[in-house]
Amino acid sequence: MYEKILQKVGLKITNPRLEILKLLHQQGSHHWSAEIAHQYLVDLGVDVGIATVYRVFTQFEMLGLVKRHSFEGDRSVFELNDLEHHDHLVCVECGLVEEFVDPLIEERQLAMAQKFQFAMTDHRLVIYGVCAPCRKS
Amino acid sequence: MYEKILQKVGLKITNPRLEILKLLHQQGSHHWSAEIAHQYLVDLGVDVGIATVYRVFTQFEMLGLVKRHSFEGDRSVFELNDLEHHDHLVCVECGLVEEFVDPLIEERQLAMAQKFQFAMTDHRLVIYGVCAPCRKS
DNA sequence: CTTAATGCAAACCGTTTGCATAGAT
DNA sequence: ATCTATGCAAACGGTTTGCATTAAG
Repeated sequence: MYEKILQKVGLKITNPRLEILKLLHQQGSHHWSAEIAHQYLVDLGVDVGIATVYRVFTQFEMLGLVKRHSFEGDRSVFELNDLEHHDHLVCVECGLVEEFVDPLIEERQLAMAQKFQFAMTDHRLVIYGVCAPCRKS
Repeated sequence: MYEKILQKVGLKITNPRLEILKLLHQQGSHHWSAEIAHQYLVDLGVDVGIATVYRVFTQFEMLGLVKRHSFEGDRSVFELNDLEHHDHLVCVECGLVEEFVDPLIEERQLAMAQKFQFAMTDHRLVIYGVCAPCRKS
């Protein structure tokens, strides 16, 4: 399955790339910094260097497999590019990331780009706040 | 005038702080990276180090005088915090930054935060694209 | 006179790169 | 057999910090 993905985009099938693909497809945490991903793999017993993690993420990004996000003041995080664009809610306390889509916002963004005569290539909306669990504690 | 601002927030009146306030209040370019701001001041003949530029921007940020933005893949930029929140259009070719506000987007963002039970503390919307002048050349 | 602010250079940290080796086709 | 991918360590670039000096109140 992951082999297919690599073949399709023309990358050689190597263990680091397979492991990173697997990690990205996990449910639960969809957003991985290079460091967290590296630690996760090392804990799994995968012999991989942080440099390779960066290289693979960067390749995947260039091939459109993942998206890179630089949330304010934080290291970069990578997530699977699911093609359907979505925006993010980030908890400033615990780092929890939620995703959402709002058609109205999407529409208005396009309108704004047109108003300023920008040919829109991408857009990023991040709402920062404190999630419910963090507010309770 | 700038002295007043510093006094009001409880900072000593020093030349670097005055010069940086002046620079931030200029019309035209509203978004300054530390490096650009430093170069600008040095060219003006102001004797200031890059470390001080960072320190002043950071202080101003903590006091609510400026906002820091980390546009994707770029160094941080600082702008006057005009209290009326606004969003950004960034040209991926030349770096031009335009500002806009869309009440509908603001409203929907609040709705999204509520939907996920986040106590919103901030939000950043950046539209990346190619500006009209860049498209022509 | 006292304490904060500054410039300089060194440290820092996330990320990238050079290079020799291991591995995929 | 060829050429790419990898691990390691060193380099990099933006940002921060330690420290001795200067300046504000």
